[in-house]
Amino acid sequence: MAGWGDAMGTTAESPASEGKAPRTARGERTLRRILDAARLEFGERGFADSSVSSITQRAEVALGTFYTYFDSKEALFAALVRDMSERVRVAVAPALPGARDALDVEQRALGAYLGFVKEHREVYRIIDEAEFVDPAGFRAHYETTAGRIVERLRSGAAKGEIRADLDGGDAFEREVAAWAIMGMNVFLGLRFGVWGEEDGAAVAAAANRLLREGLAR
Amino acid sequence: MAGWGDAMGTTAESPASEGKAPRTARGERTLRRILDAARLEFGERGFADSSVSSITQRAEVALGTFYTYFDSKEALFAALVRDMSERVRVAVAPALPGARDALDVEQRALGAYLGFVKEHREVYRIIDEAEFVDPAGFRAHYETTAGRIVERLRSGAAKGEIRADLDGGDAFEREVAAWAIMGMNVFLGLRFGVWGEEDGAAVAAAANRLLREGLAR
DNA sequence: GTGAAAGTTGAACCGGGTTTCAACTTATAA
DNA sequence: TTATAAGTTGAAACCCGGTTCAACTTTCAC
Repeated sequence: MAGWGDAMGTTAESPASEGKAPRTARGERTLRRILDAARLEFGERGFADSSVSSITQRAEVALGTFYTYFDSKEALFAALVRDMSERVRVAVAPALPGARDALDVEQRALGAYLGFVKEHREVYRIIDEAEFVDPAGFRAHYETTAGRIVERLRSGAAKGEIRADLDGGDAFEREVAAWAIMGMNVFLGLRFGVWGEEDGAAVAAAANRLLREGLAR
Repeated sequence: MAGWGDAMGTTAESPASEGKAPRTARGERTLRRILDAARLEFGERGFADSSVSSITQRAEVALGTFYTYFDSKEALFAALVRDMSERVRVAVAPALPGARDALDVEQRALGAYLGFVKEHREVYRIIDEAEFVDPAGFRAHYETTAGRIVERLRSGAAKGEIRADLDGGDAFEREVAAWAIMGMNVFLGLRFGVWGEEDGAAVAAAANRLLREGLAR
């Protein structure tokens, strides 16, 4: 369920539009029903084919209620993107502790991500569509995700577990590697999580061989 | 300009909707103006915020003319996706011959792709948005692109230039590697081509080190 | 040169979805 | 208990852009 009120990480503010946060337990419930309905609706039909009216029907609230919590359909989508971004983080993070080394961290991250995508294709779709509906949210999601990978690379290199040139002051090399890894993960998620039904662990293992040793013979 | 009447590769049919191909030189010109205007319009404003009317204004033809060549706004977008997919191929292909080895092929491919993206952000955008506007076209684009990479890996492995396990009957390993490479390229294109202004060659070189030797120290 | 086919035009039709709002109900605090 | 704030309702106003079409112009084969 991943409540937005949990500790640290990102903002703990309500997903509602500015100045429209619920002030009551009832309001809180209603807001959540709208968000849940919207996640399913946007995931199934995409932004354009989803209507505020169908979302409120699904949430079993009146059309007008929607505007108590959101300024517009776009604002709802943007709120959802923030929420989904956080869900991905929460789904992947717990899989990392206990890894043998920095490369194993990456394998676990990909494995967990693939499992999550398979279970929640809507989330994948919503984040992808954010590129057009909520560009700022889209960019924020990928920049913070890349930031986390950069941090993992730095710490792995510091421990001598991966190439030393990723440790020093060469931020560029790290940035490229992080975005490469992220792109790899996202596309494998599309191909083997959203479209295919292949075993996520096998995909993660194959990808990790690539990441570990490269392609050279 | 990459005409669609050129030899081999994909279908040589006109981008117009079924049964609406121009039969005259004049018609051909008009169709092309609409396609060019649409490419810019969709690239700048995205599908939802582009209107048929603004596209025809930009193309300097009447609104109704549009429907001589396309069944709908969606059909135009789909035609454009096929066209853009082909443009990417045509932009990258000529950079590959002359490479030292299979890894160098990949570096050149990425370098050329980054250069192209920087010059034509609209194309990147249109293909990305196809995930929602023309899912079949989107999928076709990435599956054929992945297919090309798979083929390069196979031939490189056969020549002994890259890991032998990518040569044999293990299609799965190849498929994963191809999608990983493609995802890497696309995301580097987004980060360093669409958003950033970094030198494409430097990015391609850094990414190629990753691909060649991996991350292990 | 001429007539049929191809292409062009833009006003008007049309439907659907977002957003507003004033009346109404429920919760809360004094 | 009661007054005030919070929340809910759904009909209707509002907006906008996709699509149609009948009249008109240009092209081209003969």
